[in-house]
Amino acid sequence: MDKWQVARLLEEISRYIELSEPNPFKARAFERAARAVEGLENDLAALAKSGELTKVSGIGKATGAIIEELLRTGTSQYLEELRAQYPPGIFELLRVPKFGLKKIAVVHAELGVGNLDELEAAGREGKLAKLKGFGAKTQEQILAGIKFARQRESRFLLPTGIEVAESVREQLAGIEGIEDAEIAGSIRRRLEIVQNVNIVIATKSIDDVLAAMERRAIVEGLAPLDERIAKGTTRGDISVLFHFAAPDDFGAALLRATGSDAFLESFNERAAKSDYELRADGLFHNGRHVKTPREEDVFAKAGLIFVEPERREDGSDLTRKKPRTLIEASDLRGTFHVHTTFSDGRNSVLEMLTAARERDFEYLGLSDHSPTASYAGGLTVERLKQQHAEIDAHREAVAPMRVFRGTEADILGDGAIDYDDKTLAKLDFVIASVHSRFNMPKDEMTERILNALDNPYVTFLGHLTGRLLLSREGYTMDYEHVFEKAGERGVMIEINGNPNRLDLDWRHVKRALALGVRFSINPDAHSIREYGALVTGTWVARKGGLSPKEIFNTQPVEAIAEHFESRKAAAQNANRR
DNA sequence: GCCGTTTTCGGCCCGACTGTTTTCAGTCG
Repeated sequence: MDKWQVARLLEEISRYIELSEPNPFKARAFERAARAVEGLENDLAALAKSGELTKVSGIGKATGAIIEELLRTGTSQYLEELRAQYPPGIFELLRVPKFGLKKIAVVHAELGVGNLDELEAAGREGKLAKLKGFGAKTQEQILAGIKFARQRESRFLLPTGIEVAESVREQLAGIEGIEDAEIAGSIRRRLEIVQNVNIVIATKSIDDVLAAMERRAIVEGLAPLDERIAKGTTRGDISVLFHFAAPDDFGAALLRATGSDAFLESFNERAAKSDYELRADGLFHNGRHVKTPREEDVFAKAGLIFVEPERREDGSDLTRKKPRTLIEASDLRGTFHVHTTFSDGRNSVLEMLTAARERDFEYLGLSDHSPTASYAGGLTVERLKQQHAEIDAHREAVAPMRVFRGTEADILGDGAIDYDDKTLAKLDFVIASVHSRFNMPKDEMTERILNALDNPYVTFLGHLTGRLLLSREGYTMDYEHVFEKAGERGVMIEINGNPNRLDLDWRHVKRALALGVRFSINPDAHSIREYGALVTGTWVARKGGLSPKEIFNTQPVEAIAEHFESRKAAAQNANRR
């Protein structure tokens, strides 16, 4: 059991305590212990063996003993006792928005509700409205929330989809008769939220392959839908569709299974002009079958330019004279928006820098939270100074990588930036982000963000809408005005690559670009692992049709430093006037 | 439950928002 698994179980204990104990601080203590375990630099097992667990801040006698027990036996007596007190589905209720552990405790104690179905039944019978602290509105909100949670049940984030699809594809590798297998569908198009996994299989013997897949139990409930498609499920409720094609039709099948419907419709409209037709059973010319072992063959035969899968949400790229040069993750020379343990990051300044250096970055910009984001440990001016000293002390160790000192400063309710100008002037860059008062009216929110963009120290606008995919809608604003102002003021809009955010939405890229906006692909990393968000961020940029030249952090370090310098000089001049 | 000390108890991150409330509790970020 590694430290991440231990942390998950400590979190589970914390949730049970919050259900059963009136003292909220006991639950928080277990939460803190989980964070402490995650943040350990040394091996957890070795630390436990040496008996020095309780020396870690946040781990005491009780939590220390539980961690040791978890490592030794894989579970904990205390956790098992807590689990026995509640139905197994109790925490699925957390998926209902604005329905937290306190309310869960009430419905469980008063009505014996232990899962979504029971909660829904209680709501329909009007029992929830009668509970103390509840009312008609709360009941209504809960019923709407259950619907919301159900809608999201069979949808999942892209990284989960990729992981599942890759794992299924790997299992297919050993099956005799499979000549090729590729992931298709919305996962191949890198859509941020996906509903199923599509895999295209090239084979001459569908029946034999199906039988082998059955024997190996690659998915559950494998059954043919028609002569070319079979369906199963994996990991509970993720549907997997297998599209079978003869090796000579693999290209056509891959194109069809990748979609989207709108793209395929447009493709066939254009192909028809030269008498080609893409059908479920392959590519045809004047009704005669054409061999297309590779996807590129289909485009070439039909006389159309190749369109990258990410750009196939509609047919617009088919009208282009030549293919786009889309950005690749390897084009990124460095990045910004990186947190450390100074605020709510899990890794220290040195760890984040070293990991960036190991990724061969030319530069890295650190940006912890500002004071108003107190829940995230935002930095006071004093703490910011300490961080600068620490950065300076490590510069040599990570050379030649260049380190830029920044902040992710809150955009306050009126659009002001959460540090005074004197402090901002000491920074290389400023990411301005909204972290509070999300449901302002549209006009007010637009005004707020426009005000922030007017601050000459602001370099980037962070996660444009604040959305959390599958859990929270972003705040609304007049995008047209915001993009226009950002373009005019030379403030870059961040493409936040955190897979839960992917914000800016790729659907907005085209318009923003037309209004003169430039972009930076940032990971919003709170740990070393989260540098991986640069890859997901790059997918967003590709879906938006961006090439390297439109992305700030494809530039060499000299250009970056010069940009920061000149903006700062302009800001100081503007202030003197 | 953990921490730290004004050393064995008292405080623990905090503000906005909402719905339930006549003064507060729960949720969320």
